[in-house]
Amino acid sequence: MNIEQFISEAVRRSVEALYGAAEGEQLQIQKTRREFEGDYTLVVFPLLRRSRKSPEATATEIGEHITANEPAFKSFNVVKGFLNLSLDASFWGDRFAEIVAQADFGTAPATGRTIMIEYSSPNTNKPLHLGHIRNNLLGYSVAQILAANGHTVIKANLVNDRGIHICKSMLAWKLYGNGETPASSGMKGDHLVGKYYVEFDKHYKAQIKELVAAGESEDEAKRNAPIMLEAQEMLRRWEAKDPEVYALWETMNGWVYEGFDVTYKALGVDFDKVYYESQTYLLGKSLVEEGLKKGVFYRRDDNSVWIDLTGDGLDEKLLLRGDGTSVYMTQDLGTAFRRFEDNRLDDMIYVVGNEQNYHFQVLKLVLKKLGYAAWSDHITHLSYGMVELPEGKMKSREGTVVDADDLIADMVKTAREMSAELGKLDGCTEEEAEAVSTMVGLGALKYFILKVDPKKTMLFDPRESIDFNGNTGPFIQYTHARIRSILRKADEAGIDYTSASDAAMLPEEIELVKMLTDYPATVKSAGENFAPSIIGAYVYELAKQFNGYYHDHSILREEDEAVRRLRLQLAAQVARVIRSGMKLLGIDVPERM
RNA sequence: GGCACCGUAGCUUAAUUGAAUAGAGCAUCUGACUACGGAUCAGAAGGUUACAGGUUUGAGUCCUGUCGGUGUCACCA
Repeated sequence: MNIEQFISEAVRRSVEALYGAAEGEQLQIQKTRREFEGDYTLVVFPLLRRSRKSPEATATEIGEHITANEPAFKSFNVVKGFLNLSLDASFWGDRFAEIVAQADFGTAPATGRTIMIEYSSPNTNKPLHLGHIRNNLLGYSVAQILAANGHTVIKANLVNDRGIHICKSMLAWKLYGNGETPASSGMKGDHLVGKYYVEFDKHYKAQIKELVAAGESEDEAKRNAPIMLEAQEMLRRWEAKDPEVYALWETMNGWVYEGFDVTYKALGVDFDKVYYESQTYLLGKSLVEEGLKKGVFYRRDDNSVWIDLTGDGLDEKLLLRGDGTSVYMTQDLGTAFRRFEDNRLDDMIYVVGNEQNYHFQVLKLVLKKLGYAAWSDHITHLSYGMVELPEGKMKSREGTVVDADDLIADMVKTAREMSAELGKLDGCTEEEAEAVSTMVGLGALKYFILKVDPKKTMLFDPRESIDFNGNTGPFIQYTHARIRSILRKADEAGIDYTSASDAAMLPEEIELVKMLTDYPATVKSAGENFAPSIIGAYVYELAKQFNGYYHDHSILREEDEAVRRLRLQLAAQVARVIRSGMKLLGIDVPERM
């Protein structure tokens, strides 16, 4: 049963009995704040116009009517314009029994909607960094949450495997690489290719300096540097499918993919579909042709193609270079088109950093102007801010980029050290110790990043994230492990807590049940807002609440059998919901730690 | 300069659709307890929600302006 709906309908019956029905009226019902007595609260201000009485009198009148006519409502109190309603204890007992019985608690029935979510979207010229971590965690978690809301979700990765950037790495490797491979160097493939991207930039800058010294302007030098001209030539040869360039491209991209797979696996993310821009960019070009025919785009004297968006408050935007090669926007038009065609999507979500807000604004507008408003209206840019570190901002140019693989390894190492220091790994085998450290280190990272509103620039402090106290992943994991430990002991002692208990619940136990009943609504809200942080806040609050309860009440030592059974049932459900919520965040919870 | 986003306690941050005394954690201070897992619990202190107006019964939230920060306005992706 949907509780909010039940409450809302009961209240509506009373309101309508007193003041008559009002078309389309939205009653404002919310959970009662903890500092007030009651379970649910009706805000009566909007009803004053119809009651023609003071807020207090209106609230009292409704409260009296509800308690007299609805058996589930036990009592009420009025504070200003707020009517606080208390439900009978047996109501919560029934809800708890429902939770225990419901196998798929927290997941919604199928909606029939298909949603594609694209995230990660790496370039193949360098390894993943801290920004990609936020991207991957957000994308994966939102996918899990949408799936729990009953949608069919397609997780997609669009690999940017073509373009001038990869040609730069290829060229530098060809010129200065001496045939180095991941096998020969022992380097992870993506790191090796990234090394040559840096190498290119080094030589490029040196050449610019020479040309400037020889009298050219900065801009001329940038255009005329031989290594840059050679890279551009390589891109043209690639688009012409030159066998030699193509073979090198395939080899180096292969190295990168092997490297990415390792990182994705460590992060615990995966994809249902992988798109490659090399396979979709031509479709973009045909869309550009279509736009030219429709007169939406125009061609300049140098043969390049543009769209004028100044009438919409934006700028003019390039869609195709003078030499006929495609740019970012060309490709994105193509991939957007193909995805809606191929998958009959209801919605398309792009998880992309906020530095591309403008790009997506333009993309949607261009699609609309081409006559594809039916899609562009269903495109959402899930935009997120930068991740900064305590030491300062990361800038790729200054070499302060934080590598994803390094950060993951650091987190696991720190988790290992802290656990060892606390003597938590004493009885463990090496394998167990490593497994727990990995879960804790990654749980810390994931939870810390996901609990923050995506659109905000955030500061990631590794030391704070891995704290075992406070609002952290490890604290939640720890609470889960503790509960599992109690349940294991109950099992060992042969205590059966699967059958229902008829023991009366204490107020703090009712609080826990109330909190558990919130879980489905929380999942729904997180899905509608694309906000893993909502799940994070819920799971933390639940864990905290249980910790307080657990500290004050013995569970295994409880002598009354019915009470003990009730408490074990409660603990088991809390653990189950914690596990379920953490799964939506992509965080593993250990059975013991 | 145009456009977009952000500005909440010393620090990191939350607040659903506009709703009650703006909630947490870290750090600080005070206390509890031979611990079914102390990686614990309770409490205190800490806020003019950048600023100034406006709308509203009610504004951190909506509108206008100012200040500060970031991003973007590339034949890079």
